[in-house]
Amino acid sequence: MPIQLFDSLERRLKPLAPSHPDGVFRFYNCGLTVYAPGHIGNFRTFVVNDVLRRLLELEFGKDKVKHVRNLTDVDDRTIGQAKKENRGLAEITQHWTKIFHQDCAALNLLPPHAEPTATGYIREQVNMIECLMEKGNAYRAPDGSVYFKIASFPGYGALSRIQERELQVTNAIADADHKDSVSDFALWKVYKPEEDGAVKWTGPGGTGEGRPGWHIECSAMSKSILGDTIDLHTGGVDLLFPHHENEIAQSQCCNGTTFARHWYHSEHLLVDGKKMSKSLGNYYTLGDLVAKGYSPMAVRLALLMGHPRKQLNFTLDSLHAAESALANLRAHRASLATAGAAHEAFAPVLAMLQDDLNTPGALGALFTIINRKDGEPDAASFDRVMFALGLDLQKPAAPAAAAPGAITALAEKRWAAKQARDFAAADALRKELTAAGWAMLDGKDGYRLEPVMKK
RNA sequence: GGCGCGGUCGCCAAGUGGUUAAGGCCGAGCUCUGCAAAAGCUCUACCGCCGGUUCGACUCCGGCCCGCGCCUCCA
Repeated sequence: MPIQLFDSLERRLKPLAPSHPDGVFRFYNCGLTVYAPGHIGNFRTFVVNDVLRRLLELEFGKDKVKHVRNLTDVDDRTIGQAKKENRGLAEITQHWTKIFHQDCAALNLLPPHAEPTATGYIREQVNMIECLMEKGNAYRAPDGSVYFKIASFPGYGALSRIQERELQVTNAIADADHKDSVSDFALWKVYKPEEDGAVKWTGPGGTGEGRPGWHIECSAMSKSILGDTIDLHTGGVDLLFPHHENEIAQSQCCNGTTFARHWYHSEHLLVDGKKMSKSLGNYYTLGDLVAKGYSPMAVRLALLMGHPRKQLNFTLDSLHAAESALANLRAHRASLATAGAAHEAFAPVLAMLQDDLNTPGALGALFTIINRKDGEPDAASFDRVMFALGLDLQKPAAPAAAAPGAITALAEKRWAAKQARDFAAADALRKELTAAGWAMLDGKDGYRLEPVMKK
């Protein structure tokens, strides 16, 4: 069964298939701007794309998928952050790239086959801008910046179905005086010493120094690494407009052919019913959650508990639920013989994923099959499903927090009382521990202490 | 104002024009266990409101209420 995925442009489910003769599926996923740690909303998108990547590998073969995910390392925010910290741009972006890679590894994201950066493709971006200027799709404004002329591309707005006149005019006025139309967007931004510091490159012919606008990087990197036409382009819904709309305009005007055959956008993550914001106190990075005692694998599972094309309300409760569910999966895996019969016991789970990436449906099917205790255990099929979901059951659960000395002492005392069969004393001590927020779990030859997880 | 999405069990969340509306978490009862935990068994919804279409709608259509997102550099 082919993978069916919703196409944001045509607004319907379409099967996914490679279009190039080499049979390699070309997949571009808009990545992170590296000026701060990624938040879990960013990671929702990347986890969803990772499941997609894994499904594509299962469908077409490991070497028949080319996955590109870029890093935006020059824009207003990265430059702003560097300036704020009085450090070099590269220093800032390399630091956050390193953190991003650590987070990705913790979440078990397969590394993309290429991870281009905007600064690594300046030449390609400049070439593309020159191409657009030559073709009459871009113009140099009086201030030296270069803008894309939206009026020159009749197809503009097809993806977002937004008309120029529908745009709320309030905040589009910023540098309108330089543009032919308020809706035109920057391809090349002229150098401004007071803002840009040392950040500048030689611009397209006939213009001065400066830096690329945001949108052109994806068009240029996609073209350079994957070719003029790619099979799938993805990102969060917020990129649909203007970013992806602008990419289509740039790429199709320059290349004269279809840019992406399929567009896919994952919805936003909400936290406690609202978009994350630091002022609401509902803004989480992976590090924040790990510090609270949750495991990255549980975060991954929690991010998969909602349909990717629906807003997902993330709460600490849901994360707690994921942690428990993960423990059940580990227990189930341990109960399976290593070499299971190959009868595809878990095939319905993959079928759910292949049907528009229905991750919650897949998880439902997974647990339904686990709960139904008839049928032969099938470790191979189970493992294939875990691979598709990217759930690494080998990764440790959240590390138990170390108990304070006073707690340890109480526990020792209780263990001794228990060994002496003084159950009254033992029970009293258990109560004390519970009151202090610690659960004492007795084993055959010893005990474990666990903090009682508070909601 | 424009565009789009959603309101299903305490929480999270699938799903279908018509047998018992998945699943996870939490909770409750029972079994087991000195106690607790783990494990096992069992239990918990008529699908925002009002109309319409239909033999039949939670599922289709219309209206309303509520929530959320995007509208030039936010995944």
